[in-house]
Amino acid sequence: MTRAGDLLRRVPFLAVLTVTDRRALVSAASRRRFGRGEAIFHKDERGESLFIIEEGSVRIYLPSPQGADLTLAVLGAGDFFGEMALLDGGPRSASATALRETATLVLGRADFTAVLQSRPRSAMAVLAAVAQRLREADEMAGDLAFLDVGGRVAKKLLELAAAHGVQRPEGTLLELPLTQEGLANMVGVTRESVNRHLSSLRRLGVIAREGRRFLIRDPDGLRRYIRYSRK
Amino acid sequence: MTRAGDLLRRVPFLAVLTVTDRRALVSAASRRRFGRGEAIFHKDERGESLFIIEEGSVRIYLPSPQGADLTLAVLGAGDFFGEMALLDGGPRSASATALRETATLVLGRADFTAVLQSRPRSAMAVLAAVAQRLREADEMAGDLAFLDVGGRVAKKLLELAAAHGVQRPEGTLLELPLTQEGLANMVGVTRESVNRHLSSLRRLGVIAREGRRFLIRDPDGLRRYIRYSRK
DNA sequence: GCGGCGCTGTGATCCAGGTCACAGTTTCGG
DNA sequence: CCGAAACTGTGACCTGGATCACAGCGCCGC
Repeated sequence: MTRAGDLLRRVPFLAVLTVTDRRALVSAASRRRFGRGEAIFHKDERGESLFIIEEGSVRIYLPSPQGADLTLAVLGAGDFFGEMALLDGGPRSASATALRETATLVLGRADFTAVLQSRPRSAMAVLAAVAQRLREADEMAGDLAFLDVGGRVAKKLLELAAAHGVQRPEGTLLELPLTQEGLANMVGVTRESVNRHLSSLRRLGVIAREGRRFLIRDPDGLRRYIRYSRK
Repeated sequence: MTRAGDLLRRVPFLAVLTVTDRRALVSAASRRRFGRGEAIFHKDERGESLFIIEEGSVRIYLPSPQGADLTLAVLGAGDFFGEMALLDGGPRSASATALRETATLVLGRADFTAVLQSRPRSAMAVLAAVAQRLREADEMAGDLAFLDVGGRVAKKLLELAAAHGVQRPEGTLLELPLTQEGLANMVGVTRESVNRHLSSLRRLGVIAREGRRFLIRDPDGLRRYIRYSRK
């Protein structure tokens, strides 16, 4: 368990504050815990708070009217979310649920806005973070438009490897345990399709299963599997 | 032709500045004109400038390796673009070309950053704009994942109507002349598919062609045409 | 005012991937 | 340690949309 101060120094827009400012902000904030699978907020609700993850992990997703939804991001300790509704005044643009027991620091609109207004560097850091997310969202749209299912699966595995991979002699092991359903929701396809492509990749010797996690034996194999087949 | 000052007051992050600040910024900026079809910048280039459209219109898009690309936005007078590379320091995340003769005001990184740092309200306005764009990008990803081609076409027509529609006794006329190819690039499908759905909508009496523009006779018909068929 | 080029409209074909339906296999709570 | 519930793996089938291939049409430039 990290001391709160240490963790907060890893949050970009808080890192640029002085220790005093940061302490003041933390004491203005409240704390909330969420159990595994618990909803944090739903798309289209009004939102008045920003969440900073102290411990745990959170899935941000667009619910589909037809059930299966699209996962936009999986966030962990040090990440923040829920800022959009605060920044542009709109409703929640996506839903958020805790993937496991999760502790958050909750900042109200007024406190958040106050920091941004009075600490330019903090505002710049948030700006950079939001720009980064916009970049990723655009890329996701591009992938949905240009890549076939196999390509999207392969690309997502590479991304996950970059984000949560651990080097092993036999290859890169994806820390986070991930079901095929979960992966399907990340690339916007059915579980069955994901399964078929994973099987095919396994047959090629590119990946392997290690309990509930993936082992990537041959990243280049994955890269080659990304075909811009569509249009 | 609008006076430059008037126009700039319509740019959110400049609107909050004092007249003096705004003048200073304008004199720091340079001007560039682009001809119809001319490229403004390409995805993956390094980018050091922000563009503000004084007159004309600009298409922002993701080029596809296979030719057909995905249009992310069509911007007009008073809109700005190219800010992302400045905010997060990454390369251009998309390409931009002028759709017709276009005049822009170009702001370098240093000047832009300086305003943001010294004018909190300006930074907040940019933050709101970027958040808004992120919202739209996420929605686009959702549409690509959840809607079939017909639904995407219908939804896009409604959006265009909201943005560029003019009320007429017979319905809403879309100002901007738009080819089927153009529409296809906005929804990430082939021109032929768009054609078939437009034909079908025309047969239903929901839309009609008026030269090179669309007339929307029955917006509710369009809304009903949006089926969350996929997953 | 006419020739051509860029649009529109549509048919024929094909196949990736969705849907449905199970059977086998892990995993985890009690 | 056992049974239910959740996950994985695959076959059969069907369909939306991509692809290819033209035939009109109309607008624009010379």
